[in-house]
Amino acid sequence: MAKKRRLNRTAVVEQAARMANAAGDPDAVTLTALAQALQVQTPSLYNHVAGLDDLRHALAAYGARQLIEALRAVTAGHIGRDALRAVAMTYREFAHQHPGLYPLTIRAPDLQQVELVALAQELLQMLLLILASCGLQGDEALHAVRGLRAVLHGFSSLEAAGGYKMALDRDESFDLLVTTYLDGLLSPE
Amino acid sequence: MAKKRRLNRTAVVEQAARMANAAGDPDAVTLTALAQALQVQTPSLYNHVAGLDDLRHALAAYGARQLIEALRAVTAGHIGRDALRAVAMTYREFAHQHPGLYPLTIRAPDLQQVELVALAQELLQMLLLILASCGLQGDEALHAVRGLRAVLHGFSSLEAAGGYKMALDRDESFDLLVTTYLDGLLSPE
DNA sequence: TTTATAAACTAATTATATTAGTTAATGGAG
DNA sequence: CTCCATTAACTAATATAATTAGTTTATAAA
Repeated sequence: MAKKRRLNRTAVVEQAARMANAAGDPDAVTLTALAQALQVQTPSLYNHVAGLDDLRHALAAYGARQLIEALRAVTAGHIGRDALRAVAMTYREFAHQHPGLYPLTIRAPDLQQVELVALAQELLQMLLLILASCGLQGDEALHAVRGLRAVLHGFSSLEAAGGYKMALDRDESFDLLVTTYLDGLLSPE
Repeated sequence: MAKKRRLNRTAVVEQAARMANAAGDPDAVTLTALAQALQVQTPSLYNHVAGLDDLRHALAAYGARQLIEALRAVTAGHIGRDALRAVAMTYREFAHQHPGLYPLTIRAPDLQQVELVALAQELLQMLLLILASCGLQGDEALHAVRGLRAVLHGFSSLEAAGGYKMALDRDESFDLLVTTYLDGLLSPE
């Protein structure tokens, strides 16, 4: 019988990501379905992930890495308000395009999970750098990071949850929200 | 043996709400645990709810009703910016105090669920009324409702998810966010 | 070529939701 | 007051999931 070694952690996580995104919900990934898709018996997955929780942590890290990469790419060479607008557009786009991964990127980064904590730090540093280019520092900048994340996550997650069903342009709603917030944040006073 | 009729749908939903809030997570409610708490065999619950999905819908409605009531109470007699600030504070407070119910209030209001759709409408109307008292109408007001919900939900859910772990006053972060957004929204230009 | 390791397997356990079918308490109709 | 229909409890059984234990075998390194 075929007992070829074919799988590895990355392949497992990537297939899980595909399934999560296809379903639009991270909780739609079951080990049973995942094993089927990988043509393997369910318990065999335990050779690559420590269980469902571990798989979710891996997916969260996988998503966070992709998000950070996307943000890095799109903000490279931009500063100030421009950079913040680019962050906003890309953040929302990521949530759209990875509906199965996105929700995992905001779940409490379990302090035991070193990788997740590191990724959270990385994102924070990136945003602080951009805010510094807008003239914001110290606590003011930290409050701004919280506010910005609230705005971006709030809109993206409500949109993903199927809110905003009215016949009203969502792009315009988002643009207006971001503009309004940035106006308030960057207004010289 | 004792087959006393004791339960009804309300009692089941209320106990489920208590358990969800205690656990801080709606998904922590299992029919098994719920039945145990109510001193009944699990299948007996099916006399009062049609299953786990139905229970969740009922919990969502229960939570939405409480949220709307709280908002109504706190905005009564207020208009304009005052009313919006009251909405903001109360919304966040609700998310804090009902961590098991709150997440259900934003899940896509299944269009089949008449009650949930009605409650969503009710909340929308309330906010539109307040925004009208700020001079916002039509599409402008609708965009503002979306923005406001994004801000409030974004902050509340990130906070509930355990983000915002830094040593930085969260009340101040929230106040600043709301102020910034309202400044942008209500600035006469 | 041998052997240790890693990755697959089968089998079994636990937890959960759900359905089917049975029994009995309760409240209203006569 | 008695009967009976309804409702709410029950028991038993099934399906799906995650997980653990223990076994087998392909593969790669010594």
